[in-house]
Amino acid sequence: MGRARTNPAPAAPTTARGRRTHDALIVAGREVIEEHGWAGFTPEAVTQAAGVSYGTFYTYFESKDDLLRKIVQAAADEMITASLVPDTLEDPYARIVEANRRYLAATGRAAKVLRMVEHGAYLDDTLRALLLEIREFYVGRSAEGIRRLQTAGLADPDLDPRLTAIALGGMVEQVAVIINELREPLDAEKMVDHLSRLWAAAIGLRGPRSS
Amino acid sequence: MGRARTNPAPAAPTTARGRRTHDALIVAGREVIEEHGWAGFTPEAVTQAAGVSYGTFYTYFESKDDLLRKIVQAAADEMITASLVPDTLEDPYARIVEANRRYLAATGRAAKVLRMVEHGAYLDDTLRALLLEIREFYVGRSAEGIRRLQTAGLADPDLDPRLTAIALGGMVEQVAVIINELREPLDAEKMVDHLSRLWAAAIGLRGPRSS
Amino acid sequence: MGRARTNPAPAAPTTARGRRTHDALIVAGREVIEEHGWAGFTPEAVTQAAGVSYGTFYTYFESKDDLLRKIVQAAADEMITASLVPDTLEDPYARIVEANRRYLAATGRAAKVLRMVEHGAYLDDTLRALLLEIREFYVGRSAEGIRRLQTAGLADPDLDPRLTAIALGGMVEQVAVIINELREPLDAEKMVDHLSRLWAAAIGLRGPRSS
Amino acid sequence: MGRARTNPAPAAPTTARGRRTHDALIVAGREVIEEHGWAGFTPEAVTQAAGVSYGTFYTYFESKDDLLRKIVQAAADEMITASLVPDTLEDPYARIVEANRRYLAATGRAAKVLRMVEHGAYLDDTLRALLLEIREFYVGRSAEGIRRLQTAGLADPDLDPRLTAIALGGMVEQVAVIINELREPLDAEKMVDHLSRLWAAAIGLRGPRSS
DNA sequence: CATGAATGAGAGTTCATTCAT
DNA sequence: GATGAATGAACTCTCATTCAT
Repeated sequence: MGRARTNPAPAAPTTARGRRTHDALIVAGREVIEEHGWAGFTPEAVTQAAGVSYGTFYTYFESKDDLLRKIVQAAADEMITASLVPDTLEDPYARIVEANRRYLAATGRAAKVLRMVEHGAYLDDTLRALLLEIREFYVGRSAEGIRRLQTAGLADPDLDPRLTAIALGGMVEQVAVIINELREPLDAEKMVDHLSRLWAAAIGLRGPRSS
Repeated sequence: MGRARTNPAPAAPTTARGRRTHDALIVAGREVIEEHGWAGFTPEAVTQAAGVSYGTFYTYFESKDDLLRKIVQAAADEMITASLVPDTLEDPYARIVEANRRYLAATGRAAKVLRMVEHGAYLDDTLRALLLEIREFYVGRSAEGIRRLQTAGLADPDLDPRLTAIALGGMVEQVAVIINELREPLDAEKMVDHLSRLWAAAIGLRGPRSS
Repeated sequence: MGRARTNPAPAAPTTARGRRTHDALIVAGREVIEEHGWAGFTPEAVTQAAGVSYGTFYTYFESKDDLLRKIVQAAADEMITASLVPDTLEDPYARIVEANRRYLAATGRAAKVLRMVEHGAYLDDTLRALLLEIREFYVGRSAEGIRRLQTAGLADPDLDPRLTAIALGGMVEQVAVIINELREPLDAEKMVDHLSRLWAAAIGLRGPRSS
Repeated sequence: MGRARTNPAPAAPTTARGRRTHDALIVAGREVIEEHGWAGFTPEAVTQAAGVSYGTFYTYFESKDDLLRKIVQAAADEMITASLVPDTLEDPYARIVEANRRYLAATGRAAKVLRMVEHGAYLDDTLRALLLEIREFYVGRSAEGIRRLQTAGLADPDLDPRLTAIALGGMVEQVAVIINELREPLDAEKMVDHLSRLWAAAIGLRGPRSS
């Protein structure tokens, strides 16, 4: 981490073959980090998993950290794409349910990668910025949703939207990690239901849910 | 070679001087891991921080992992001790506030250590067991509290106490980490208030809180 | 930590350059152990002797023990190949002389390596098995020869062939070590003559020798 | 081995208690080297086995090598004492039998120690001198015996007494090692008988043996 | 004298990165 | 561009020896 760069910055691959190898390394890197954790994430392991030679690594990536950043970027893009709740869904509670379902179901794997990588962020500014950016995306979006509900008189107006978003987002993230990483045997859909009810109750959501 | 003997299991120090050095190493180890993260946690760094020579490390600890486990154990004991809410406090909401205040205030530093160590648990069974045990302490205690409130008719009886405890505990833990590790500038007491309100609302706490 | 992966079992070198380095390390290792003994046999010494960098050692060998085993294997192969007495030599006494000559002359250097390594065998099962296998080769072959002479009425039929082979083999081995290791200034060919006469007399060899 | 001495040469113990500790360390050292081999022979292991504190080691011995030399000296004295065949035994063959029996039975354990120590002698002049002295004792005595038999017309006069002594002594030593160290399950008395017959036949012993 | 903590040079091993082919 | 051998600094751990108590 944070060592002086001495490598020629590898250019983006120009040939189709190059593109394939480049992508294969990102995919393989992600698999390695998921299966063998941080300590198993070595250029050698990655290149072996990708079926290319050791030296090829540095054809495409400046350093191990460089690959790591790209893996995180890819995981983040995937998470964010997968977690967009369509605007057509209007009922607030249904939106909460859908957001939680997507977070847990579609992004669990990516979330696991992010958590494994978190401590690496301690030393790498770029990585830390990336992770903060991802968190900000979720927090900002949630806060915005809460603010809208407050304006519409559907949620407790005393809550600070941002603090609330951080707390409830943390709740969902933590549960996602426990499900995906520590393998406490929890039924996902049941958790979605629970999380949604807790979330809704926490912000004092009023309306359709009233059942 | 050198397989003839395993590491001579270091006995507990018998002299006062030994005890001092032993404790100094645990303290130093904890500081190192807090300040420089997992990657900076080396026997060399720890002994330097403790002001003793390299070899002394192995006078007291079987291995780097051994010290790590002891640091985690100490952090866990500290957290658990600090977070016990006195029985004299009877009002349910006040208990929630107090529990959150203690978790955030008194245990933040320890929680940071635990989070830094989490990925190491990926490889070390003892460590993983320790972390699970700590989590179980909090989850079990929270679940019990929720169950009591349900029985007393003060909380939503439809909630699964354990799932709820995991989710809300995750919420508090995550916030504690964000405050202590990622240094989002959040006012602790304000967070305590918020978390408590969210927690109470989430479980549908009825009664005295109404103020 | 770092238990995630065991040493990546180094594959056999694929390029000519790799093969050269690999072989150079085995040769250098043998020289080091001959010249500086067990205590001087370090990866650093070996790589320096081979003119390569420290890390290269582990490109080709899993560990120091791994190289040691390969050195022993090579020495054993060499000894055994060099000590095969051609079947065309039929006279029993001449066969004894030839066997002794070959053992002393052709195998002394290898025998020295084996003796230096012997105490390492105390700890390494593979190594101990290898040494026993080598001893068994010599003992078995000698015992077989003695048995044949007994059947032909040329040797004392009361002797247990195996015990005799162990004892007389020990005699030759010990003399080989003294000549090669402890450098008692003994004339090799004179020793061959003596050993052969002692051996022949010991088993009561009758016939052509009587001259 | 062979490092510069920086220690105050420990004086011979003056008190009875000192003598006891000193001797206990030699005994313990010998046990350790027999049981755990060269690699297990550490001051720590020795002091533990002797039931004294670590530091006490250097009260009595200048260094590890110093103790080693004293162990070897003690083992050698023991061997030599135990292997003296009484002059009252006059029959040459009976003397051979008795010498072999004593060597195998009474000195096997000591011989094992010497063999384990042999490779240490590679670097330590004092030790090498000691071992050579021991060998010389046996070789010299055997050679003398052979010479006497030759003079008396009882043994093959063509044999060089010294070469013969080295060879036959090697035979017995090697068998002793195999019995004691490598644990080939051999019956000791049977080996004594065999070795004696081989020895007698090898030197062409004539006379009383004729049975 | 005895004790056991302290020392630090050195061993074996790993691995991110470079480089010759 | 791909290959895989080469590099060496850094890491964890050991142990003979010293020294304060």
